Amino acid sequence: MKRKGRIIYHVDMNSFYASVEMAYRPELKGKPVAIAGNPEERRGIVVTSSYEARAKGVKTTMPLWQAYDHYPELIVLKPNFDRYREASRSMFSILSKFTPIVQPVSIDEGYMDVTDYVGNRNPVELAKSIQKRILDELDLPSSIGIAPNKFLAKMASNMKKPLGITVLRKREIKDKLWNLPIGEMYGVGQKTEEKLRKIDIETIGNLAQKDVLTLKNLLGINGERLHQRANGIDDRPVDPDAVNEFKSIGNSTTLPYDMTDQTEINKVFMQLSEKVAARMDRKGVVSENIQIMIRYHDRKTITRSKQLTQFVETTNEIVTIAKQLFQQHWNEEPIRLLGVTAQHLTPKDEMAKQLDLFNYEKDAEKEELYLAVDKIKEKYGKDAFIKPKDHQAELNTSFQKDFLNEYKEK
DNA sequence: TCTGGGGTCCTAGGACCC
DNA sequence: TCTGGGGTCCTAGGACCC
Repeated sequence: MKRKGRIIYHVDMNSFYASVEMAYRPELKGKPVAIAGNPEERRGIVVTSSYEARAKGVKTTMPLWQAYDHYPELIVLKPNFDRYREASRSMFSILSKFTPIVQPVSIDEGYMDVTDYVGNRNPVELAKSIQKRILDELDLPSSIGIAPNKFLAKMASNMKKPLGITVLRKREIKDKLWNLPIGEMYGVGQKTEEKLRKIDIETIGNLAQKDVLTLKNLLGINGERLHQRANGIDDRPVDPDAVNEFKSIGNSTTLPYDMTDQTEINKVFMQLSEKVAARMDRKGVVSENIQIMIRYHDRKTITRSKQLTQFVETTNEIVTIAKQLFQQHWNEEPIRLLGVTAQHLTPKDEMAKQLDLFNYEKDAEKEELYLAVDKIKEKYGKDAFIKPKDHQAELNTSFQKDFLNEYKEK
């Protein structure tokens, strides 16, 4: 019996923020709309824009003034993140009505593994009904890629926008994937593209057919991975729990003007730390490592972090470490951006367990040591320890260590 | 006055231990 | 008397994605 492959969907919302605004204010439909951070400040950039705006040359990450240059009548809106999060929740809730195996990867896209849920339905028809439901209920357009794995599904969803549904089968890779320019491959950014073009890899097909060793030498483990992906190989499962496994929580801000004043800088650190602490509290996690980021006037950016011996969670704990790191590493040049990030996070309920385990291990170890110490004394007399300061120091000579090892083996 | 803010993963060197 | 190799942790930086 032939084992059937997986059926993975990648659902990608089309110009999400702009679409949410249009759903909210239908009079914006069909207009060139851009969402930009801080439209009233100089440093705003275009976060998303409607297809009408894109047609006028407006692009994501473009500085706002440049977007206006391209199209002076551009309608620019401030982002309403709460609104987008709410729309995102509704969208994922629709997806989860079709299968529990849904993995959100960002606010506006996610994977679904529908292998065991399509039943006798046609996967394309199922995708259509998902897309239609998101459109009918939320007034939001999406594109769906259908493929045997995540990578191909991701590439497929990108092929037809807006409101596209694209199937990318293994046997279609040569015709549909390999002709794409290498820069369009997911996982290939500017730097990797440059490196690959230098060895005459211009398309995904070129990459797929290159020998792995060359790629490994050029790009490390990533070269191997990209080669696999280009050949349509990707075993990563769709993991619904991945979204809850936070690795870091950070806040950063580009300052309204470059700063050198300590009092002002401290105020910023306080605000950032408050935000981080509040988000940690909401997620119920504590941190063991605080990192700060400083971007100078010339955009040179440094990060400095400190591994802690205790868990931290409050604004005060965080801001203290952040300021300390800042004092140690600031070169007194004007600062453009500051950031605070909590890393090495542990859920609070697990922390309790960890501490228990830690203490238990310590106690057990201590007990073992005391027993060993008694044995040593027994064997070599009570002067065996020259300086019996504490039970750890007592074992600092090799014969004592050997003795303990011997003892442990019994 | 060109270029935000949220992340993840990988690399590489040094310290330290066995 | 001079020196291996593996593993883990910590730190900093870089590439990439949305």
